[in-house]
Amino acid sequence: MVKYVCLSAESNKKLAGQVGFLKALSDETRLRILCLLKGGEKCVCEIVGFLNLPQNLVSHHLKVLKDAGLVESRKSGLQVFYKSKDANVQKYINYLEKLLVNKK
Amino acid sequence: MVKYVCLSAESNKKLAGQVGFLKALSDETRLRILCLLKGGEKCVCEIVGFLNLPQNLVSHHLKVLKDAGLVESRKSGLQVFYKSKDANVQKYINYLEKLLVNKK
DNA sequence: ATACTATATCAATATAAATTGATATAATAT
DNA sequence: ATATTATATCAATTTATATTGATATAGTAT
Repeated sequence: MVKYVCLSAESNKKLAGQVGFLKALSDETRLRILCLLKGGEKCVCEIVGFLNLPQNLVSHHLKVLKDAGLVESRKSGLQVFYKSKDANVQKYINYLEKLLVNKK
Repeated sequence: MVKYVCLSAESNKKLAGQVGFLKALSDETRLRILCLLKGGEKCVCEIVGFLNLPQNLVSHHLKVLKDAGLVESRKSGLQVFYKSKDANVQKYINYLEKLLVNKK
């Protein structure tokens, strides 16, 4: 009787959970940050330097990325270093593929 | 001298262009619609029925999806049928993978 | 202790996107 | 021609998100 699997109660819940992840991705500044982090771990001040945006704004975007599980951070002295969690991104892309591409 | 390829002028432009696509995806209602369309072409009234949302709101979300190239529509009498453009989604996911996952 | 630096947080504002309600359009039926 | 149905559009409102400016925190150096 369940006609559309992806609309079951559990699936809807999962769906909702994934939206945060997508929202974190769908911002130009944050995509740029993720690009930068492809080059490896960077401290906030480096990221600020590349983006030419105020430091507090960059911190905000980093927080969004972190909350979404896209990056992780490590403190070293005064500096905080961020790097991307590629595994999570990969996991999400797999999810997206299942959701949007594969028939049935 | 270009240290971070993805931050070149052209790449930034591309990046900006892709954000619209991601924004279209990053909404629960629209993900649900895309789920539904996995079952094949549906008219607006069917989609409204499944989502339990006002018709004008559903039309709005369909427009967002259409503008982003994620779905296409066809009119037949009074009804308008929407279906997903899987090829576009696949293309975009490939892009995302290049952007976010593969190490340079 | 005082000063300095890197980062984060907070409150205020600005901007963008979702939602609602009302109405328009266009196809069909009477 | 009038009425009905399906969809789209428009203006107003609400809600979410990005941005700014000011300030707090925490590590380091003097």
